[in-house]
Amino acid sequence: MLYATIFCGRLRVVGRKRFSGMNCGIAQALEALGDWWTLLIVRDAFFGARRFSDFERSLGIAKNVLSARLQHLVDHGVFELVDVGSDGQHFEYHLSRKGEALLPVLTALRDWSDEWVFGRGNEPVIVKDRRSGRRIPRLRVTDVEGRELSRQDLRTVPGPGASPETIRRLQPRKR
Amino acid sequence: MLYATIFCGRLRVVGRKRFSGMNCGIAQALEALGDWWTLLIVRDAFFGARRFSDFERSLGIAKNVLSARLQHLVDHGVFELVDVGSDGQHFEYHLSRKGEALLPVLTALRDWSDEWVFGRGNEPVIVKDRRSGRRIPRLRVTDVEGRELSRQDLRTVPGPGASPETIRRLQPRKR
DNA sequence: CACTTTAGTTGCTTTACGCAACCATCTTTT
DNA sequence: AAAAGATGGTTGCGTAAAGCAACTAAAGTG
Repeated sequence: MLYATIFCGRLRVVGRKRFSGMNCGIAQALEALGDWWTLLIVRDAFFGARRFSDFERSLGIAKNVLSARLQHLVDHGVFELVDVGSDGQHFEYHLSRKGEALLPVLTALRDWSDEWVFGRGNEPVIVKDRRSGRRIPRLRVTDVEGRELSRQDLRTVPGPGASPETIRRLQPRKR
Repeated sequence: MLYATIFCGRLRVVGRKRFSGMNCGIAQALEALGDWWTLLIVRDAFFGARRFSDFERSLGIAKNVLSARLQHLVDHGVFELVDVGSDGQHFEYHLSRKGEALLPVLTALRDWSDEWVFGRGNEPVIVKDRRSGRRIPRLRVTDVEGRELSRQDLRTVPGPGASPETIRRLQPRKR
């Protein structure tokens, strides 16, 4: 979604830049999810919201913004618009498999603020395994043996889909 | 950061709502990180960026916006402003422990778009364990025994810091 | 002492967001 | 059958945020 106008004979991108062209997974995720209310809408879908009015009530979001966000998420395949016309409702917004795959993203965000914003013992919500009733462990970045890793333990290298730009940027630096 | 004005005798909130008051970990994480460029700035910090110009060059972000975002992140304790005056530089923006704790968030976002945007085999960047040189496994939401869980396996309940609002919202529903 | 680099600030324009009003369709009530 | 309500939006308007370019202040460089 790049907004462009012709200006003095050259193509000029005006207004808000989008991340569409960036050769980076985080930027691409933000292209789909980075807008204002988007992740909260997805969160509510995980909690069971499906209809326009579910999201509206729960979030207190303006209708036009909600409409645009839902459309954006449908366009990006996070939601599927499901026709449930029989009982009077026309459509519901259901999480797709792509949308359900966002569970680790939401969990990581909640883990982070549980620890660093609210602090242990002040969590507003707790997520449990329905089967055992026990709290799920926080997400951990680990090596293949399951040892937790931190930033210093990692090395980022170009992958098969790397652009020349990305390869250049990932050259080892002096620092 | 709620902007308010007195309007016709009542308090009216104008402009963009913020998530400050929401009793939800995801909303609180977005309050700190949800602004436009914020997570990309953090990403670059993980890649080694420290100085104003590092971020500027890497992102192509407007200076005033970068300035505001860095200030916001310092205010929220994600970055620490470090005086490194000896070699001519005045300040650098270093990730705090709170900032380094965002590693799972960035990893979850990258995992997601590696799988659902680029697709396996087209990843632009790959993150490896520096010690073994092997790729780190993707993040998984699991039970205490390590079995992977999906949305249906989870139950969300009010925690010790739940507001009445939150408790009401997490009542079991009919669906 | 001029020139460059760094790290911003200021001013202006464009876009996004919040709010309220309106609307079309369907269902429920009278 | 007509009126009223619920649902799921769209349209129009005002304000705040984001983008761009120009400027600046301080420090380092030749």
